[in-house]
Amino acid sequence: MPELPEIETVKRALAPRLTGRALISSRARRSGLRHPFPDLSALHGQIVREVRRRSKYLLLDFDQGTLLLHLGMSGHLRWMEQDQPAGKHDHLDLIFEHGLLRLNDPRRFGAAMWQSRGEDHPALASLGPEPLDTSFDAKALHLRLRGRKTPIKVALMDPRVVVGVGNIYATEALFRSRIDPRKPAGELTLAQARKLLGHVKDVLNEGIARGGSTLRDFHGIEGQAGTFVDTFQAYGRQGLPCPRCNTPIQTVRLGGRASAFCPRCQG
DNA sequence: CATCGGACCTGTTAGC
DNA sequence: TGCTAACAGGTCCGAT
Repeated sequence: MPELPEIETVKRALAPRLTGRALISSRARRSGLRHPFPDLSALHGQIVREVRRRSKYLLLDFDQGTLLLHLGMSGHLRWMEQDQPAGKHDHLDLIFEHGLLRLNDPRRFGAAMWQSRGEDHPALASLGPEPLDTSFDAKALHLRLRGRKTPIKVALMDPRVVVGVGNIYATEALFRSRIDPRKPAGELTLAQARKLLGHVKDVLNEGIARGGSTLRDFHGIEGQAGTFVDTFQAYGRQGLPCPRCNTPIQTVRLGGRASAFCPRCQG
């Protein structure tokens, strides 16, 4: 799933529901996913103070610390007011006084981790800037790309450069910017970095406004599909005509990921 | 340090 | 129809 807009969608839906509410209990149906689940029993009866997002992590703040949730490649969270029988790949339930949050993740690349108050969890420690922070500007991006020979698409998806941008949003931002995804990152001019960052912010904001992108697994917490998929111009469109020039969209593998682009207008 | 390949998982689809 | 291989939204680790 789940890139920044999908996690932000979940965060915005959950914040008003969970803030100030007490976690009553929890249920784990396996010992963990990518990492072992933390023991949450000390949190039972504790109040969610804030719901935040950092990179692709959803953060639930308690007085004692923060619960980090990651949806990996195929995860989603579902809010239900009444308990329902668990289905396949329903791994973890957080039970509140007024409902239940259930984590489902077929491929099990997701995670639930604990960070005690005052600690800096290793998963968050080395993350780069948030792309939607106003302080992250073209100069900052250009500086972070300097000297790198790796393809710009790979650099854009590197969370040490900037967080939250996965395959879908990187592909779409590069298409809109008319930049070849194979171009060495360090060769972008400041003007190109400015254009690219503008489009990164645009696709992320549009993604959030549309409730994310639902390819298969991702859904909002009430089960809704995200409709940013309806705006895809390059992602998943191999062989179909470029919306700008009608040249067939091509795919190359960069950093092990399929990368769709227009060979004519992304020079 | 930067870069690359592979690993972690299951499910779906394309191709034979 | 049935089998197999390739591929999928994301990290993370070890080798070079």
